[in-house]
Amino acid sequence: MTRSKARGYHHGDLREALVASGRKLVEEKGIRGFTLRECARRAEVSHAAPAHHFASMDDLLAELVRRGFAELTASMTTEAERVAEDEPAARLVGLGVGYMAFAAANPTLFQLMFSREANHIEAKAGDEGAASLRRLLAAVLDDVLLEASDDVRQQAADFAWATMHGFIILVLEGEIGGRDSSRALKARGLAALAAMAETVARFARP
Amino acid sequence: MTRSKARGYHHGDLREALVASGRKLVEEKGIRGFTLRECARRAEVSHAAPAHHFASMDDLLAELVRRGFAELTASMTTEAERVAEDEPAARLVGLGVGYMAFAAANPTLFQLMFSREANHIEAKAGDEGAASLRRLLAAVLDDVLLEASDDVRQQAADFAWATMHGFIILVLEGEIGGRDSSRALKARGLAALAAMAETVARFARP
DNA sequence: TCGCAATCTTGACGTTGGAAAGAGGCCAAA
DNA sequence: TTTGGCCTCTTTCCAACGTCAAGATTGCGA
Repeated sequence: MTRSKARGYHHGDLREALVASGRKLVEEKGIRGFTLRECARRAEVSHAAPAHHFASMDDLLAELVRRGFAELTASMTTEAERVAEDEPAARLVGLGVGYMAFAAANPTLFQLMFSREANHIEAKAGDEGAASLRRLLAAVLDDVLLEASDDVRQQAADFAWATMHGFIILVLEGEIGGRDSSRALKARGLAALAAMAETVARFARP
Repeated sequence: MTRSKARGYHHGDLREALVASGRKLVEEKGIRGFTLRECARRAEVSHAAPAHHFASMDDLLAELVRRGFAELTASMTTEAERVAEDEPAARLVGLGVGYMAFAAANPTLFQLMFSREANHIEAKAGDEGAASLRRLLAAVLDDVLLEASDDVRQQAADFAWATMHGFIILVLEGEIGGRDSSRALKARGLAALAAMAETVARFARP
């Protein structure tokens, strides 16, 4: 789709171009620095062109969030599937690795996905994505917990999600491992995930 | 300080008034909806008046973050001190309760304190606050871990902070306990904190 | 081939953060 | 007490923003 300089009046695939430039822009300028006009500029299009593809700026951000959740769950699935089926605890750790890998690769988008703004703005945008993430987590947890009560299942899910989310957020924020090497940071992350998985496993046999 | 309508050309304590209205505004409108001019409006002052007290909008936000961290650690300390000295694990849970209580009472400010924007914008603003929070956590953890290696101490601190942070963030985001009652939510939070404290205690004896 | 609807541009409006310049008031030095 | 200086606040202006309305251009189906 390498549009050369010679494009006509019509862009061809402006919607995708806006999503692409928007995604870069979010990471470059941050959530508050994000600008619809700059997005249009990078797609080499007038400032009002986006209106025909996204009703508002929040609409574009909502699309970014939607795709972010899809990629996040994909990343989790990929990592979990590198582990044998009969090692459920390790699969749980894999889920966490995929979670953190996506967040580390897309720090600002990740924050946007879980930001208070997003929740209000996109209404149902992130909800579907979050729901499928929840299902994925529940499925893997099922193999760890076997026959546990619903209460325990819920507690385990809360705990697992909270640990992996909290850890990577604090890392992205510089609160954890401020000047650690990338290697050392990964080790710290794995340690946290291992402790989490062990605790979850303990939920199964009280 | 109840300024009546009859104030002269000078405000008297504009700085504090801006901090106060700014804080309300953040919670009302969210981070992206925050506006310096609206802040000034609420302090009944012209839109350029804030410039003499805060170099920029980010400067005002930085001050909000600074005070937020002070209050956060205060809330944690208060809750921890309700627990007897000789129950270190319970004190750790108390820390988490204080943490979550502040976050629940100031959801948007809390997000701002840990937002990617904040980190870049305020540079050192949140750093001091975060450092004292880290010290507080380390002190309480010391009583749980007794003579553990520095590595274990670090892992325990990572884990404890990650769990309480992740849980409350996911709650504020509606990802955990979307339609639970406040009571039920607190129970889920306490369960997560208890699991965290137990895990940390296990760090002490491997 | 023609006409229409979708796409894109241009221009405008109200709002924002910030800079510049002037008005007003407080306080310390004389 | 007067006066000068400095801090505070206001007014005015600017570029940039999101959004809306109108017009230009184009591709596509009838």
